Amino acid sequence: MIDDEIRELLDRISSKMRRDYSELLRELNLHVGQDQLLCRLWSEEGMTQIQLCERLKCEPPTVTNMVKALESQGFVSRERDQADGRVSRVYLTLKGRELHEPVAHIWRKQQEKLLEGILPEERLLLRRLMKQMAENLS
Amino acid sequence: MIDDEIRELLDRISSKMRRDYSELLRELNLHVGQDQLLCRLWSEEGMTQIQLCERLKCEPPTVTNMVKALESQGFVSRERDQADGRVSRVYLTLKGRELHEPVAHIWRKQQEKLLEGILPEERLLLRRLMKQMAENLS
DNA sequence: CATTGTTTATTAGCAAGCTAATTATATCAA
DNA sequence: TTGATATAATTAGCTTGCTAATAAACAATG
Repeated sequence: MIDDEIRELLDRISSKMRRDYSELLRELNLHVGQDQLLCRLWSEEGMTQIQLCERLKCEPPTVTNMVKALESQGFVSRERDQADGRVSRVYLTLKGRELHEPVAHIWRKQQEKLLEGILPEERLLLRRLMKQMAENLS
Repeated sequence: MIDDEIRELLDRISSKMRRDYSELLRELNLHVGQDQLLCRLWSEEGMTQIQLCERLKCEPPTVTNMVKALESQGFVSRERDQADGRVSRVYLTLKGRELHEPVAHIWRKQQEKLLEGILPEERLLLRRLMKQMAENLS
């Protein structure tokens, strides 16, 4: 019964979070998920699409489509690798780099909202339990 | 930093859960999310699509599409309401009713996996914190 | 009773994410 | 060097989920 509720709550929280992000990101001309891809590039440019797949834990076609969309918006650019003609590397444009701050702001705002009224000790415990759950699934 | 991790963990857990469900439900010829719609009908048949929207917290076109898909698979049927010609009510077929047990089994299995190694007291606390988060977002 | 507004559902069209199938390049082995 | 195999990316086609626009039935108001 409790377990059932936890599963349902997880579902409710994550889908609401997704909706909220979707709405907030729209003002930056981003779709939900694209912020995650950009985030990887902010910490390491020139990643191959396969590397992005691994980091984002999604399938190659998803990355192909997202990169294509981000490229047409002028946030990233693609270049064929010199050494290996199969791989294409993804780079940020200036416009893409400039999104870092506004996106980080959205993240912070949403995090604060999510964790309101939860004490620091509770947050530590919550993180531990969620780490456990994440491990259980992988 | 902790808050950031919690947000990331939430994302990781929910997307992994979704993928796992997707895979498990495929064996029943269901897509992820369709189990949720069926679940509402298992507890109350003949719901209107607007009611389903409210329960599932999604938009009308989403329900239209899901019901259409479930109908073409023979899991539900639709009937125009006698009193109000605008509303269409959704009913389970025998085939749809028979899915209850196998789907419930998938849920139980996945819940157990998710919460492995987490003590009963911890589960109680986890539920409380997640309830808080769910409220914070709504 | 006709007009105006509201509610229910649908259609069109988009992106995320998937699987399956395909293309193109590399690599390895005979 | 050729032939088989592996890897990177793409395309096609699907469902979920969304928004915007539309259709259809009902309600209310003059």
